[in-house]
Amino acid sequence: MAQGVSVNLQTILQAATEIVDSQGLKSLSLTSVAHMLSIRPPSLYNHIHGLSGLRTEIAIHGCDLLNSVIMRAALGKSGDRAVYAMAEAFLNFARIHPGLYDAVQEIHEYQDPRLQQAAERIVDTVVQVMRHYGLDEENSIHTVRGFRSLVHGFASLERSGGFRMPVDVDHSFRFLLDAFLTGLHAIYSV
Amino acid sequence: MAQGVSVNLQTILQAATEIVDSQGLKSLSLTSVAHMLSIRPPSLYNHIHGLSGLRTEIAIHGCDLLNSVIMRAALGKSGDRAVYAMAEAFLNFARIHPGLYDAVQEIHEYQDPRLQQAAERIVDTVVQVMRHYGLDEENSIHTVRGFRSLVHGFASLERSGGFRMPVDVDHSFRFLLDAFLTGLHAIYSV
DNA sequence: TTGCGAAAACTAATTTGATTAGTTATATTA
DNA sequence: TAATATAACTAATCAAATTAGTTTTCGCAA
Repeated sequence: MAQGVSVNLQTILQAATEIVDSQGLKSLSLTSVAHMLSIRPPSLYNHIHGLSGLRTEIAIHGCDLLNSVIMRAALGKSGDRAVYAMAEAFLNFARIHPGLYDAVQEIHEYQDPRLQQAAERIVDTVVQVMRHYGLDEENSIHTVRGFRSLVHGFASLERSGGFRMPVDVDHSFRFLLDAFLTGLHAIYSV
Repeated sequence: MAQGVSVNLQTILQAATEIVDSQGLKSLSLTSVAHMLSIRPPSLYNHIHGLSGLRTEIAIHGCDLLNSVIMRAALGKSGDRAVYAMAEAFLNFARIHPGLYDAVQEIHEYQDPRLQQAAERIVDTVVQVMRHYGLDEENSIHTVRGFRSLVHGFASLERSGGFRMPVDVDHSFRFLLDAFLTGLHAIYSV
């Protein structure tokens, strides 16, 4: 074994996170991670299932972190206040961890049930918060889908440089949430 | 020169579109395109600037097609009806051309001004439709950003398999648009 | 008719990255 | 102390992009 601090899944994810958030998801390679850890690329196979395994792990890691962030944001709040807090936390995560956020969007590329579960936990968190409105099962799902869509869409477009006009982006986000929630209240009388 | 139908930017884009829409954007390579056109990969350099050039071209092509689709959908309509039509056309494009849709989302990866302009034309189309509400410049931008966010977010999540529950997806989309427009009318009294 | 020049194909070689096979060194533990 | 598992290594292979340099073909003009 080598001398320095031993490499393990933890340290690999740490290195990978640093790479994707600073240089983009596209820069994630076994070579770049190995280089950051001062080992040779093949040595990584002792810890992960190659590049696809690395991608799966980083996506799971991203889901877990994102979920803990929105969960913490909504904790102790309810209704609209919780929704605003969760949305803000979500957008913030995408800003602070752009690479990790992109990794989370690639969920469908991999089969790993651990990844599917990690993704489901995020949806569950949103579902819990939306319970406050007392909607029936089906309408609750429409609402959760709507919330996820607008938040992800906004984060995604902002991240890809889609908002060029010199108009405050946070204000736009706030408007979008206002419109959605106002519509929600009007439509379901909640 | 070879015998068959001559290869040019047109035929390359045709082949590339078929590849990305059937096998995913990730499968787009000079090798896969060359193979489909029955030529050797290096020969493509006579028509495009390598892989990044190919990606730029396919993204422009995607933007142009998407713009023509939403423009046609909104034509002859105004206000909410136009917005619904445009949104539906947008979502439909993402369903019919998943690879092309993904390519459009990679705009920020390339510098090409032609690509920036193609992307701007899409935004312009939305801006035109939103003019109907008579909002001032700033609020108009919030509205356009909101619309783009929710439509893109929904299309993106649907595409990545984000909607697993056995609840009608089109109904969810309709609800999201209803909520947004209802909120829009309430907030701006239009 | 012939042959020039551009366009567009080719082959060969290089580079980068993932991956596999097989080997070696270390560290724990029986 | 010796056995075993872990985790590193080197060497080799494969795939894809890219570059250099070459050849083929076609249209057009002398």
